[in-house]
Amino acid sequence: MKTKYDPQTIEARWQTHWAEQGTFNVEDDPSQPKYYCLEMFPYPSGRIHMGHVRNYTIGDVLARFHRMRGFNVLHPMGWDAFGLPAENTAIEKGIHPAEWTQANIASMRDQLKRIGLSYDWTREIATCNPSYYRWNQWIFLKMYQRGLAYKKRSPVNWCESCETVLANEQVIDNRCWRCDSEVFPKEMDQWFFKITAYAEELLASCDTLTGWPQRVLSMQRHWIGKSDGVEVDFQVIDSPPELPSIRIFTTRPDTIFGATFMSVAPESPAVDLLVKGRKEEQAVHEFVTRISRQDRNTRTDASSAKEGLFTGCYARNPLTGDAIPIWVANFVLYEYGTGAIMAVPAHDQRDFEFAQQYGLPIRLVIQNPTCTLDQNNLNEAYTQEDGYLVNSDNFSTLPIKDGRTQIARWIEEKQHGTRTVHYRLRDWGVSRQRYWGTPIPMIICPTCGLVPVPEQDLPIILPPDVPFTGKRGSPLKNVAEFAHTTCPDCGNQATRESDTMDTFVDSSWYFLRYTSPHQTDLPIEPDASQRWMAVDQYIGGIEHAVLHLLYARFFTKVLRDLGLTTVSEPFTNLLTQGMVCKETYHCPKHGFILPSDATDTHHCTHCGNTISIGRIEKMSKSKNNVVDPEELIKRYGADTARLFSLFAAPPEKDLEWSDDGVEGAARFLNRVWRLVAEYVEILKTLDPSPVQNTVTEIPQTSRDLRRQVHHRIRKVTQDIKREFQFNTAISAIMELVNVLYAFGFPITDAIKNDSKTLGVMKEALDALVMLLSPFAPHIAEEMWDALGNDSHVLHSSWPQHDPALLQEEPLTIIIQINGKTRGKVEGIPPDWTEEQVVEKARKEPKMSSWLQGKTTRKVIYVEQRLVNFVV
RNA sequence: GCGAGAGUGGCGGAAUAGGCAGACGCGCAAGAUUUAGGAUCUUGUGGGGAACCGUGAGGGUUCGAGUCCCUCCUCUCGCACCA
Repeated sequence: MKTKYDPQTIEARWQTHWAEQGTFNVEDDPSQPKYYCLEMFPYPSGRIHMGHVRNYTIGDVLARFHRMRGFNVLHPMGWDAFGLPAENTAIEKGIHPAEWTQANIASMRDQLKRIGLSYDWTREIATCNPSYYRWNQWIFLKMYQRGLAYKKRSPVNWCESCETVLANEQVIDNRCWRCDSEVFPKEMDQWFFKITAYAEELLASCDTLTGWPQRVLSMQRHWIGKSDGVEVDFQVIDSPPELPSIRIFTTRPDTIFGATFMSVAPESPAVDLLVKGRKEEQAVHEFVTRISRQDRNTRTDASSAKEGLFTGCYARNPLTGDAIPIWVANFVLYEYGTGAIMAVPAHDQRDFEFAQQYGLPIRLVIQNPTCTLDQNNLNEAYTQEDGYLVNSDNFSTLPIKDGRTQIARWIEEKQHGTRTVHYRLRDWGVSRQRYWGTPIPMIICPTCGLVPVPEQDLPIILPPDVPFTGKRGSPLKNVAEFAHTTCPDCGNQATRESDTMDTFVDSSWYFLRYTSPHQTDLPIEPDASQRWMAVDQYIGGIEHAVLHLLYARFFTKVLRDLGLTTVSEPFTNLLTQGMVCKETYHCPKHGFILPSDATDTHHCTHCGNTISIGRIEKMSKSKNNVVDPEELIKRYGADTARLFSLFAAPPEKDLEWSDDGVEGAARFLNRVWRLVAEYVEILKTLDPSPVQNTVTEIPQTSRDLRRQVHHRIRKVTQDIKREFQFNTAISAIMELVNVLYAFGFPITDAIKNDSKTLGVMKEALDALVMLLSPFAPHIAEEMWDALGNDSHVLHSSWPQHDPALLQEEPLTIIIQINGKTRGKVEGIPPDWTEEQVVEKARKEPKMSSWLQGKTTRKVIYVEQRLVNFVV
């Protein structure tokens, strides 16, 4: 073993070795419990960033840890390889998306291998390969058969100048990100997945996801947005024949007696019918046009002003029988509920503001039991759930809850409406008018209509020769040999669907594909998914808290119903890791600048202006605060990069980058290396006595050392298992190294000549290397080898602490007076009784000044911890 | 506005179940080694002269509170007119 730690050589050696031996390839071994460890697969942008390093290192620690603990570990990696950047590159640089993507995958795969991640690369998948996306098509057809995929007209973001559809994130301030022209909503035929059919199950089974962070679950629940309520018809007075009544949705049937007007969404077709031929017609039309021109963000901003206009029509409140005016209001959403509401100004803040603004009546129907409200003198709507009904006919005096159920029942009995559940969740629009995605396997036949592609004709492969212009809509539409086909039903000329699928489809089931990545007659081999699913630990960014995770849950349930898996939820445990952040340097003239462009005195090297050291922000190119993993690894090695990113913060919290901290991690590995190197030679020549059989015969100091070692074994094991506290696990390893240095570095003659102590030291060093190995695997393998052990450290068994040894640990007992710490007694044998300990504490010299001349009223003894004298 | 989370040394962060606040690391200081620097090793490092005081602020429960309860402040994230 060399005296100098040389990470580059070591890491190259072990990475080659691992690759040659196929060390991480997993064979299904039913004799072991399975552990499926998965990190969110990356988009192959070409280069990895520190966020990837952090994400994948966290997963790698868990994978390696579980392997050593005797689990059969599945730890795969792949590529989320479809998507816009490849197509944009094709438009801008003329490189084919496939070529660009494959090149990026190749270089990123190399980078990942350079981190020493324990992936089974034989299971690698790339979603842009037909062998993968054909199964997107297969699943699509199954969903179509079951009515879970359907086509309907729906608005998209349309850029007139580029003649193309834009994703939401490509619309900046209502303008096209590439050509800066205005973006309009355009109605187009689009494919949807009926995720709403699973809304109730997706919501209900949130309760079963006990291994998920609460905030992710609450975001999911909110996104699904279930509300229980009632749909009620309000008869229109002197109605046009097409519109006898207006249906509203409310979650507060208990307040219907307080409905003093109605509000309809400007987009609602009811508006036209109401105002037709009235004197209000023109003004209302102008109002509607003006509102519909506003972009969605301004429109739905809660702080923007409420506006409305009277339609001239009245409806009858079914409970009071009163005629109430019908208004058009900008804040009523056409997409939600029925696009019309009853307005209860006394008990809804929005309606209250609206009523005040336009002088509409306010009628109190819920009374606050603790502080009587006066309907002529309200400052705001009373919306609390605590109260009883008033001014509500027979229902008056009922508590809110009872009023709600009784009025709802009454409405159903009198056939004024029905109890209904509404969800905020919309069906999932999967159509993309793009090239680089999965072609939707449908055919549009002039005589038969929409016809699914027969299963045996799959996959529908993307045509390779396509002009990429960024204009004239989907590129696939313009490829004649792709678009023109024959109808499978009638054999006549037909057109192929040119939409491709949203890339979220790809990532909604890839974790299932990993269980049988080479299966050719089904997307998933049911036995393999039975063996490996669900994912025991899923790790990724919080940015996917809603969409990806919701879609993946939805797909799992659909595939379950297709008989391809038996699990209902894909991810048992979810860890959302924090962002990697770094301080920013901001020059008033040059904006965010690189740290290297700032002088020591915080001046800009370009213009001399004083630089403000900005906030700690997520690493991004635009902030000029990124650290390139490749450079980091070149300089310090992968083990240091891994160790630092695990040590600097617990996984779920943001990690603040620190160059000094990286230096510290490197220093620590050097320190371990020197320690092991010091002992390797002597251990080779002297053949130390095995420690297990000599426990009682070893010297006290060695015995103490063993206890320290076993103490850390327990700590590290607990920290990894419980809550992924890698930072504290590493600090325990650091403590262990400090203990070993204090004990025997540099090595003394006394140690050298005592084979029993050397045996203890060997045990300690082996344990140290094993404990370190999930975090810094290359250096661990190298040292494991040098210490003369067989096989790999990865194939060794994770060390177990000896509980008997820890029980011998002498105790330190804290002495308190009236609850304040005033002293301590050390070295108390763990088997002492309460009397012995209290007596010893009382006699402690420092305590006499506290206890003298005072009566001890009470003594509180906490076993193994403290004695508290209450005087 | 609503929801979730967080406020601990100069810094990143520790503190099972209410029981030594500040583990570990960074930074800093001193010493050793060295021709010197770097590297390394050792020691010290919350504040205060001290008794003592210290976990965002104030109150409470308790023998004892960073931890539990109440009120408030600040920050971060998510949602944002969802009837």
